[in-house]
Amino acid sequence: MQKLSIYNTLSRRKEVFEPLNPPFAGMYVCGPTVYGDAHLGHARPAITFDVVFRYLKEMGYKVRYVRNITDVGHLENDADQGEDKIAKKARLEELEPMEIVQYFTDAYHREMDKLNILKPSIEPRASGHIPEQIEMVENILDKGMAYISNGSVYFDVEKYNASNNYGKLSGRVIEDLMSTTRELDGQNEKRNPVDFALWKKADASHIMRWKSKWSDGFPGWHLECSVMSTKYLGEQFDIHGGGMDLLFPHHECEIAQSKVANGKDSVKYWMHNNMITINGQKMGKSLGNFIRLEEMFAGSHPLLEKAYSPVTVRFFILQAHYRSPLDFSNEALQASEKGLTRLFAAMQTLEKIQASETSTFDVQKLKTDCYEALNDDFNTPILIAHLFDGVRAINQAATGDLKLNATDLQALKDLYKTLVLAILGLEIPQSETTGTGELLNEVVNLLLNLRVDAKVNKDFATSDKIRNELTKLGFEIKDKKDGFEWSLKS
RNA sequence: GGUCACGUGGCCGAGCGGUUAGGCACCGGUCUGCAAAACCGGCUACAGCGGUUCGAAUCCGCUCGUGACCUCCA
Repeated sequence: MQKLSIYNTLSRRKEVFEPLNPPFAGMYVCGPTVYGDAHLGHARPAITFDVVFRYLKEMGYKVRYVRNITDVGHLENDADQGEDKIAKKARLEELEPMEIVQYFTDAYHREMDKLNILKPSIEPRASGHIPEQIEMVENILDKGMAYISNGSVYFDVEKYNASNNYGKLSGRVIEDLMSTTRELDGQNEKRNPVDFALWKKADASHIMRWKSKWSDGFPGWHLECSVMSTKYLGEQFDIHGGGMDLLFPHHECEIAQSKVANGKDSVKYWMHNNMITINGQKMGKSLGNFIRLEEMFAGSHPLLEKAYSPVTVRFFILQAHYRSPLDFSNEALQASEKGLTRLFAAMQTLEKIQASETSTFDVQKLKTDCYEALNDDFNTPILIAHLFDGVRAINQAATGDLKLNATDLQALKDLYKTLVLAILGLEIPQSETTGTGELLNEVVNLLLNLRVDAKVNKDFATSDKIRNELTKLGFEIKDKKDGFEWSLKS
């Protein structure tokens, strides 16, 4: 089987994945800033890297997956000066900042669980790593790559760039950055507008603050990721992921900080997922198209025609490649929902197929195709396309138009279990006939048996009536040669 | 304004120089008392204009459109 290749943003090409210390693999992904509800934008990176995590484990690597919770500050870019998102929310709601953080962290976890996203190995919080962050600031100051200004500490980008390449990840050129920066009035603490904060002095109104030798303040946003990735994955690790919106400045700054602090480049493969749009528009609070995951699953947003289950959302996201933009619309979601139902139905059919003496279908070819897709930079849409080729084969096998011997049948079952359940993380909803109660089963069976009798007597008026009424109630009735099948639709 | 992506059939979405993507929808057909499901078949596109090439959705240029970022610390 050929090797896994990953598109590395750093080199802008696909590279064969070779971990630094096999069989171990380290992965760090930028998690949410917990100052608001989990929304659609959170789902994409979570699902993208969940599949990476699952596949690496499936390949046999011992993976440590670190995804942080940003619970320290970060100024609003468009709101009141000097106020950060969490502090502002806390003041408005008259709560402790950590109450806000706890509330939204719990909410985030709840939605991630619904999406069947595996928990990371470690989920560190920025607020729990203040001493380490202060240490890294000192380290960078000692190396002469930062300076103190009015109680804040800034990274000296120009100096760093003299011996390093600042902008190598995002493709920016420092001269351009300096020349395109707008003229800003206000605090001119920085030597150069391209410099970024490592430690920021808190003003009087700032309620999230920690003591340091420079000032009472808080760490610069970019710092937490450098610190926590180093702490839990080492000075060098394999994969760093996040959304494309984080490419610049966040990840660029991380590279610079870590390089200075650790004396070497810390990340081998940089992965970035693309963004989500809603009906072709970017998602934004002011545009009225900001959909929270809770609303998505309940169908309670005005733009939604119906509720979409978490597994549908997950499948929908996986039907596009993670590096392509993805547009959410009712039409597209419903198409995915139907396709997914068909996929799951085939998997249930697969369990009932009887083995033949011979095979007329190449299961190994299907398997190879599937893994080739996965190995080609996690190309889940291609993988899913192959899975649908298999669906056709399964259905043909069920009707006897295609044959599978015992070995191939088992191989096919294993393949779908591994790919669909373990790697793509798609869970078959348990609504079916099970879990609805024994009594209900018996009542429905009774009605359908009466219907069979009516059909035998050619009393089609009665048989149609039973079926139509049940359909109205949300049941799906399928006649079989030797009886019937029914299910309760969600 | 700058940098970087992207623009594919009714809708979504793969593709990265030559071969059917796939899903959904739609139209025929098989099966069925009629349905549903399933299967078979059909519809077969690549924003526009140039260029490179024996050959381009795929490479290059321009135009138009969309998106991300451009540090008053997401």
